[in-house]
Amino acid sequence: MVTIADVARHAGVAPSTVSYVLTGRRSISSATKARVEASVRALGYHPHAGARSLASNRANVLALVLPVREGMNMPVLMQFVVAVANAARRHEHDVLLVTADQGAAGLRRVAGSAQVDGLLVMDVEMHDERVPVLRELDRPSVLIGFPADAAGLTCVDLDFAEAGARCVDHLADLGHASVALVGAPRAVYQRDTGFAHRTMAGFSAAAMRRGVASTTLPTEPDHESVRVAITGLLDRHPAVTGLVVHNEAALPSVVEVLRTLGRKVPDDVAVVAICPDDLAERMTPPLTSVAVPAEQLGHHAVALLMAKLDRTPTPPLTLLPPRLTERASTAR
DNA sequence: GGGATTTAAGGCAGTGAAAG
DNA sequence: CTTTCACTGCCTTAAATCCC
Repeated sequence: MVTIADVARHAGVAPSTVSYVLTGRRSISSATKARVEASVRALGYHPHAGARSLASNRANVLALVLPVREGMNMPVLMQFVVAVANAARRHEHDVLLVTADQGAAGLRRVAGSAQVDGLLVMDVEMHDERVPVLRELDRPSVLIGFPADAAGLTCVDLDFAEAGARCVDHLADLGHASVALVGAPRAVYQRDTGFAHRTMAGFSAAAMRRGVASTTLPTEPDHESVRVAITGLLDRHPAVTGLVVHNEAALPSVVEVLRTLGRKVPDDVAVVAICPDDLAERMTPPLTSVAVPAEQLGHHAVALLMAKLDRTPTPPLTLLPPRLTERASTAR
């Protein structure tokens, strides 16, 4: 294995000089720097990660804590994972994906063993058992999502309450007087997951405010469940002419079921989705949607965590404002 | 004097030898 | 057999030194 000593010998300098060239923490003459860099390339040197973290007390690894649970939509989660990994890489960090460990034990393990410098935590519940642990840990953390009590934490999220409200406002503006929220699977609400809870609250409050009749139904994503749910909904509430769908996996089935029921979109039923833009654009017809900006959220979360690692003060809660894009599913 | 470079210490976990 | 202790690994960093 090529070590920093080999590079130093090859370049005719001290090991510490190589280190300073590599980290850029001290000024090095351009001639020396060029020689060292040439030696690094010539020998194919890569710093030994273990030794580096031993000496610097930095692992250059971030934990992405993402318990994979019932009712989660993998394609959307992957957008977050990719965004986080790419952003971390731009800050010279790698990502340790923590999925298997349930709750607090997993946090303690990766933080306590100095495997990671900081933690990004996803799928945050309103009363999340991991939150008190995060406050205790000696490693900084950023939550994508936020619990009921976010005191002392750094959180970033889409403003899902406002997202739910924007959907209702859009439908109300178009003259719809009765709307329904086709929500996440029941298990997601039972866990009291923050984003699902807030979307529903924002949806209901806006409907009340606008004097629009509203109903909500948690929905399992498989086609048959969607068929039963939508059919039942339109039977019980024949006046419903607007659907807000906050369930990416169910989205194709919702559109398909409406078609088989002979309900034209948007003429008979208007549909607004809360989902990533690419998904809304791919549907037939393309759906009006409030974007779930996975890329942006992931980047933002990493930037906040980097700031905390540098001991730069960070805002406790960053809520991205929802952006609604009109497409064919709600045309006037 | 001041920028460039080197020296030396030390970070943590594990290993093997010596001492008990 | 258990305990102790020096030492290794690879790197970073504060302090010391070099040299124009």
